[in-house]
Amino acid sequence: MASSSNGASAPALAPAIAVSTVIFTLRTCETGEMKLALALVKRIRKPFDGLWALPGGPLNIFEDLPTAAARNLFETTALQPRYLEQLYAFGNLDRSPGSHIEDRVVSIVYWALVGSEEAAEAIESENVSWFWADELPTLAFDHNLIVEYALWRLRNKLEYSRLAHGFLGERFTLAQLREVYEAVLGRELDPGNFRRMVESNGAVVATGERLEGTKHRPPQLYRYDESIELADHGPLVFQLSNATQTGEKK
Amino acid sequence: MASSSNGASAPALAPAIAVSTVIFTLRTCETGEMKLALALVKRIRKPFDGLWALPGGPLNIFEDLPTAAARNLFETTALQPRYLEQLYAFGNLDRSPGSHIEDRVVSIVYWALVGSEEAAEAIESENVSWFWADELPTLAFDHNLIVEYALWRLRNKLEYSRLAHGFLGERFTLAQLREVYEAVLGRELDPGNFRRMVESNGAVVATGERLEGTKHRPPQLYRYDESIELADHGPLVFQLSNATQTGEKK
DNA sequence: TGCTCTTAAAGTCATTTTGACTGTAAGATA
DNA sequence: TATCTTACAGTCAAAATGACTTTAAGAGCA
Repeated sequence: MASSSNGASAPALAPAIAVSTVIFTLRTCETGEMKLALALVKRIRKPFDGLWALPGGPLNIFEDLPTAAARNLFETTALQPRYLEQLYAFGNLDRSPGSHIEDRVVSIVYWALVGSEEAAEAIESENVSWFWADELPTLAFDHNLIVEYALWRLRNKLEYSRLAHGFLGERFTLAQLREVYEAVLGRELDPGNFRRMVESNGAVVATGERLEGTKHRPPQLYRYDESIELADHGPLVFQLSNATQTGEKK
Repeated sequence: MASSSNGASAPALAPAIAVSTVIFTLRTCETGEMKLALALVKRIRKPFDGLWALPGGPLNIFEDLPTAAARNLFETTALQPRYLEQLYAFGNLDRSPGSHIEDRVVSIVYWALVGSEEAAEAIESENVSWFWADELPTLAFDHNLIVEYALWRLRNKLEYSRLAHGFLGERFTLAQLREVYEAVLGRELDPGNFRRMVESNGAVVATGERLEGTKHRPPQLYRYDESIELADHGPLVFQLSNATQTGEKK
């Protein structure tokens, strides 16, 4: 960027840019509990043909990075992300073994959360499928490493932000919220302490309504305080929220 | 990445990739206290000509991302980074106002720490200079935002990692370590509590030696426990440590 | 109506962590 | 020897945390 390359006569050999997305959701597994899942696509081309991979594609010259991520999220799952954040740029020379250097691709990877309800109706085909985050097959390229890193970021961020909102609907009970935390963190949490934690940080407010029709004491319905950001991005908030809006067509 | 572009006949219009680096160090200011500083270069070309900017340049096709970052760090300051980490990929369409879309550049930005002692002898010229992190001029492109984000990440990470090591020599006193923390965080810390914090997390060990020649009680010299990583990158540790080594020519 | 089952929601308690502060030790300097 | 400065150790109360108990409020059923 310090030197933009116009005026440079020769079309110099340059790495290409691709954007990929790790798409997370929560799904109910056989045993009835929520588990973290992610969307993968089956490759139908030369490098790693037949293996599963993260959805992605080349970055269009007129397309913002988060827009590209939201677009390929939509193209693979027909969903809009509830949350979208840049993960990392992967550019190692050896990430596509056997390829020529001229075909080098730097992948800018995003990670996204989609709501459980929406995800249940997301398209699924022979070439697009959900996988449990803890039971992944061997993926194409360095995608196993990428997913591992995305999981690490998700788990870390959950602890000090409102990320769980990305999985839930507008209104939810504390038990549902806790279930999200338990699914992502992979361990059980004490209901009492969880309530205290959630109430003290103030990001969640009681609506006064209760969830009726349960076969036990009806729980309070809560909602997130909209005035509080979904996650702390420091000075990048505008850029990111802008991006998410671009992805959402509502 | 899902589709590598060889075989695609037309040399499609694609964004270029640049790598830039936010280079931090600590310097002693007029009042004698340590302050955070960063290295900037003056632009001598069309967009934003004359303004200060982050050092950076186009990504070479045969060059790893961190290698490119370490290289342009070396080219501007003649220094090796003590610490080098990817910050973010900036790719907004409007980050170089007035430029044509064909000249679009996506910048993958790294941030680096260099030791105070080395930085003192770093090259400085009419076009390369150190600036106090809290007194920056208006920078080219979106570089003010980038620096702000880098500062935010540095301050956040300091609290739960060994980052201060990046500024210090092999051996140091707890007062020096605390001074680094105070400079980065921009506030004073209680010496007693700081000692307790540092000793309890175990990343720092006493050497038994003492710093002689002070005009008061000689303080213990400490060193970092080498078996503990400089910072927690989750699953990316190998990639990153690999990268830093590539940058260091020792 | 009264009993039981289940989960919501509030409360208890001991341990750990944190911030503010005090006291003592060990050198240099006058 | 007195004093100054900083290293380093210790105290204490408030806050946070983890494990646990108690009570409330519904549904279902005899």
